[in-house]
Amino acid sequence: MTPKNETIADIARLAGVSKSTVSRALNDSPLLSLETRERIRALARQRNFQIHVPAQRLSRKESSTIAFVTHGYHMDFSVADLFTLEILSSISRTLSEMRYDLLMVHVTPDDCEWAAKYIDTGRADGFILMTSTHKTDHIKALLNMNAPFIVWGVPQPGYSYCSVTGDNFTGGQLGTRHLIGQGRRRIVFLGGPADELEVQGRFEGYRAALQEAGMLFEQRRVGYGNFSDTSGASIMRYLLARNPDLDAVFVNSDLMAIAAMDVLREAGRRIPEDVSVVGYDNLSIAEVSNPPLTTVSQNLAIAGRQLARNLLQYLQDGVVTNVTIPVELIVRKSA
Amino acid sequence: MTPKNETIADIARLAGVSKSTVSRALNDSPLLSLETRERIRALARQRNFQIHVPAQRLSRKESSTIAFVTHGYHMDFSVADLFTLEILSSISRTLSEMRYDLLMVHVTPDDCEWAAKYIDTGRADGFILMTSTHKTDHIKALLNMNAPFIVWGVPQPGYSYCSVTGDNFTGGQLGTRHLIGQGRRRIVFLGGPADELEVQGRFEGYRAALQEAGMLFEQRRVGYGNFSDTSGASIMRYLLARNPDLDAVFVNSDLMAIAAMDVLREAGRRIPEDVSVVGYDNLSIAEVSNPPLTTVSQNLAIAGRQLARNLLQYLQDGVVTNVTIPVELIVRKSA
DNA sequence: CTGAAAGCGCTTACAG
DNA sequence: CTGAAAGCGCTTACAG
Repeated sequence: MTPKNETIADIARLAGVSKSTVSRALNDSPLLSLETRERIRALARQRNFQIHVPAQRLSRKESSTIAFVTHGYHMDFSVADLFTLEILSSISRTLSEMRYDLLMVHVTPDDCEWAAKYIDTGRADGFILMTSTHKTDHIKALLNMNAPFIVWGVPQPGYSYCSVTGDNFTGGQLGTRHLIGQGRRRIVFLGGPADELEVQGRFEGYRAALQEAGMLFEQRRVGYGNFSDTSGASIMRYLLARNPDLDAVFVNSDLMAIAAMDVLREAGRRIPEDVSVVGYDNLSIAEVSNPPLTTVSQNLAIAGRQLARNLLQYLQDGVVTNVTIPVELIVRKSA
Repeated sequence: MTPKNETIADIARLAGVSKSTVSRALNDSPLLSLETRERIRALARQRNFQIHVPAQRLSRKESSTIAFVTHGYHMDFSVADLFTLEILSSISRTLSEMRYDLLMVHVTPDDCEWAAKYIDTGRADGFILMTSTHKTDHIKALLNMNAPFIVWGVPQPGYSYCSVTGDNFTGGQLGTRHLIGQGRRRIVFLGGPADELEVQGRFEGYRAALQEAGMLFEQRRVGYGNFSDTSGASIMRYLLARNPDLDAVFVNSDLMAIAAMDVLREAGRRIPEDVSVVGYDNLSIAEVSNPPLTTVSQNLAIAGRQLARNLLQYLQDGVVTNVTIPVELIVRKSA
């Protein structure tokens, strides 16, 4: 029914040259005379020739595809994955510009074999790791089997691998400074998991900002959640109970911040009149929340591009990059 | 550095059989004696053998990968794509169970060549179309080039292709009936784009519910947006101005519903005391909105599974399926 | 039940 | 600058 696809051999016959020459023409080989190259390319274009990629991959021994790996199937995607979704957008764009395909892969925490199923089978050349749970285990497994990858997040000290991360210290500092600048003095820190390096960085920034303003740090002003909206709500309640006098809260994610604002409102606090809140990430929901959220932007467009580019670079010449993306405060209504 | 991957030939040598036999063993060929098959499989397992997929694909002339196509790069992913994200989750799971890979592809509205870049190159066997803008154009182009695909949404009358869609009529009816059951009488319809078949279906359901309750339908009670939160807000304002007496609103998406609730609140209406609102889709944000949103669930888990399964089925034996997924009302606080 | 051989559609030394 | 040939790692008629 559909006319069988043409191959490089067909084009060669039509052009009166060898397959090698066609291949070279299509691949911009410097060996060819400009004239033959153009002649062949024109012919290919005219016949709407599309090269057969699996054959190319077999021959070149590379898959020209990158796997984007996120958490497993036990949880479905939800708002909680908005961060992943937004960064995916820019990774995908960059990869496509560089003529790479993007595969979606979901790993379950207990699976340690997944990497081989992609690398050794030649289905992917490398991984972009977005998974948060058991991240360290996955990283060790990948290092162990010598699989190329890059991860979003602060690199584990003592290991060498590619990473890109936000500037968590500055982020914490920027958010807290802004709150202080608004005249707030009883600023609470609503963090992600206490054991994550990202969270620790933001906390240090928070502390530094207090200190440079000559303000006292108090342990009772800090609480840790797990980035989810439910934890945002419950930790906010906890913090509110321990700090009835609070006048601002610096939250480690937009999702938690939005949940926290609901809690505050239920407790009769007006935002930002009674308490200012600043979030983290500048996801698309931050714009449409009520009130619109002041937040620390991680610039996911740049982050995604770096993740893609640097992984490809590593694939090419083995240079391991660790980059940290600058953050920026986006001021809206909530603080 | 890493020991070179073993091939089928290596396994054959180790097992003292031919490559053909190894291939057959790995592919569960009925030709083989159970004993040799198990012997070879055990050996492969023990040596951690992974087959080289691009070679397999070249030989079999199928890519065993499906492309998930969404809108292009001019817009980044955002909350507005939550629907896509949530359905992707279940598609991805199903595909992976059936040993297919999932490729992400983004198309720009003006690009009509994209399909060939995946089918003719052998990078994908078929498409799952989630793109909303210019959907009809894309569908025609795909039909035209005879590319296998399935789409989420009501099929265009007059064309034959695979689709899965929600039961829009029943959805509209269910939501409206619920509102009527709560004693509401001045129910406004806040729709998606008026020219989409989905929206028309929901509207008919709305109208039918009014009629069966003996209520009068009034044209001034309906307004159309484009599913975005901004349009949700502005159309809500418009409807409020034309219907100051409204006591309920049936909204065509959760995103618009959440924006509409903000508008209503700003106008001094309490939800659900003064006005009840029901949304559509039952995305994860519906649970965490304030108040939690009563909404029509499209059951994306089933929808995604059907999209994947039915496309593969079509690939296999060419049967075109058009399925409509049942909807269900999820009652929370907003109505 | 098993193997030798051809073929899938490319790329790339090697030779000229 | 160009071509003939070998090879990438599988699958699958064909023959036995």
